[in-house]
Amino acid sequence: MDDALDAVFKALADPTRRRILDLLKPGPKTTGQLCGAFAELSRFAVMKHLGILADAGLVLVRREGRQRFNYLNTVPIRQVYERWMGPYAELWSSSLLRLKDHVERDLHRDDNDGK
Amino acid sequence: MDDALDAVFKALADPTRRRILDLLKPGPKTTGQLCGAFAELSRFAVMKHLGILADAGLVLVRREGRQRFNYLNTVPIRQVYERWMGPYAELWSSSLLRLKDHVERDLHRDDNDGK
DNA sequence: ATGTTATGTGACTAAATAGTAACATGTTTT
DNA sequence: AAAACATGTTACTATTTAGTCACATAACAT
Repeated sequence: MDDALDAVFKALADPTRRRILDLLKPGPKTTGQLCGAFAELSRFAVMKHLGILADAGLVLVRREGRQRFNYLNTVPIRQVYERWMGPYAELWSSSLLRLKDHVERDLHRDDNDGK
Repeated sequence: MDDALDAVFKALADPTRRRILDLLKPGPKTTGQLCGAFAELSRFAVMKHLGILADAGLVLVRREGRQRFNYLNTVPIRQVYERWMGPYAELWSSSLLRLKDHVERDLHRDDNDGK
């Protein structure tokens, strides 16, 4: 279960790949167009990132003639949220309480333990 | 902006670190208790993971005597959702449409291009 | 004081990852 | 057919990351 999401987490861990996803937000782009947006990277570095994104299901590919159109697929992002982050969302309020508790205990520690 | 979230994405990319966060959900644990939960890893491997989680702000530390209590802090997770995933959430429906479009175009391609 | 327990550090190894360069394939255009 | 173009592949290098081992520090109990 978490295994399927692992590839998504790993794919999202790289800033270049997140930038690629941002570029695909408005609509699909060819591999060449994407490479043009990354002057600092070699064409193949971009292609490898695209491969990782495609393996994670974040990018879908449609080939048309000699061009390859890369589509953003947000479904895996949604799954990461629903299956993994959602359960943490339930803790958002209690986490703030814990943080408050954490700080208060430290203050208390300072009172007793001045040094 | 994205820079601050980068450490969080990177920290979440590792399955062991996600497991540590899961273990901290019910409440804080000492470093030793966490190490006990990872029989397959050395104590120090766990400590390094804790260090990365702490650097990302996902784990807060309170020292008490010779023990160190590790607290889950879900705020960075929330920030990742709000600042990064949220904007993608707006595309969830249109992404499905795009996927539908993607499939239909491929079917159409097969019709014309039977090969 | 001294032994035990809990955590922190320094130096190193092994594997995964990001990257480049050079070459290969396949498609349109002429 | 041949030039031009877009993408794919093979082989290699460098950097980062995950990991271990051995040692150091710090706190509590006797």
